[in-house]
Amino acid sequence: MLSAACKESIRAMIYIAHAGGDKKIIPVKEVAEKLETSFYFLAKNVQKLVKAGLLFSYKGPKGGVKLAKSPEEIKLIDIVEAIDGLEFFETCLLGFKECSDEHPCAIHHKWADKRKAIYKLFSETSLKDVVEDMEKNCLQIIF
Amino acid sequence: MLSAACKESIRAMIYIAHAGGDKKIIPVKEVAEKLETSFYFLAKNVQKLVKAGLLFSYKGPKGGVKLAKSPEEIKLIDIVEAIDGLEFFETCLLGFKECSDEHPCAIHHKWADKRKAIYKLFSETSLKDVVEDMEKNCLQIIF
DNA sequence: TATATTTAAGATTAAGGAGTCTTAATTCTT
DNA sequence: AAGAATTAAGACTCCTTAATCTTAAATATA
Ligand code: SF4
Ligand code: SF4
Repeated sequence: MLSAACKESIRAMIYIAHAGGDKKIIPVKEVAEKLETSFYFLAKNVQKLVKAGLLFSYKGPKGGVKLAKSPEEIKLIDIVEAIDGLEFFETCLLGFKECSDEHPCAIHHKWADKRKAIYKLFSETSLKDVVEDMEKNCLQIIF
Repeated sequence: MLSAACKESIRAMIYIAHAGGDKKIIPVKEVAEKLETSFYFLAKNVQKLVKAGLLFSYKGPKGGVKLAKSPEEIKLIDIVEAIDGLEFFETCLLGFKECSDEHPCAIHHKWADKRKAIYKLFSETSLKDVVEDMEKNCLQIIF
């Protein structure tokens, strides 16, 4: 459902929120090392997050990125939208061309319910929620 | 969430169930024409459905495919499993490596709920359900 | 039996996304 | 001012999946 780039971006945002919040500047290189991933690939996705207004970036020595808003203002859906887009929440499950709410198939309404529930979950869950929870429960696993 | 091949396979199964059920043999060529899709691509996926035991196939003139079971016995999840596999229902949403039910992150349990609900929907919805509903509501759109 | 029709299977090509690299721009430090 | 560090941007390669083609196998029909 979420692309590899999107999952990694979420993990990156979690790390940035954890390590720097919207105060401290964190170099992308540090994030890549902590997440044990490719700097190049991560940097590409971070650029998108900057363009989407979720991160501020700073060049030069002591440069890096930090959250553009407070952790509770950044919802998971914002990251998903920036990297993967919202197509998942908008397209027909079965791929018919001209179906719509007016001509629903057997699965349409039920599927729409599930999709909405997921959208709601992503819209209601903030970086703060995730970070706080992970700091309690499973931080050592990731960082 | 579902690959293009999977969506098309579901549409194909709907057509086969509608036009032939588990009685009449339908040529794949006819299915491709009705769905306005590539015969080659569809034939590839149909092969998987045959191997998965969802379709019987018959070579030669008057050959084609028909459902291997009654429409109510074939669930959408069977088609998804045959084409895309069940990875979607088994993997971590955020892509962490070593997380588990024992070390759940903030979103784990909520996400697991949503995923289970979708799995349930796919497991409970049979081809018969979809076909009957579409025959009532929006058949003209597809066939 | 010969021919036409249809699926099976594998090879091939095309497209898109994942992942990497190179160069440019910016800015801190000396 | 010079050099080092860091992100920005675009080009590039690689891999997976989508899509197509070719040949083989099976079978109905004449
Ligand atoms: S009614 Fe069914 S086929 Fe039509 S758009 Fe909704 S899910 Fe898709
Ligand atoms: S706890 Fe969170 S990070 Fe861990 S497997 Fe579940 S969803 Fe993924």
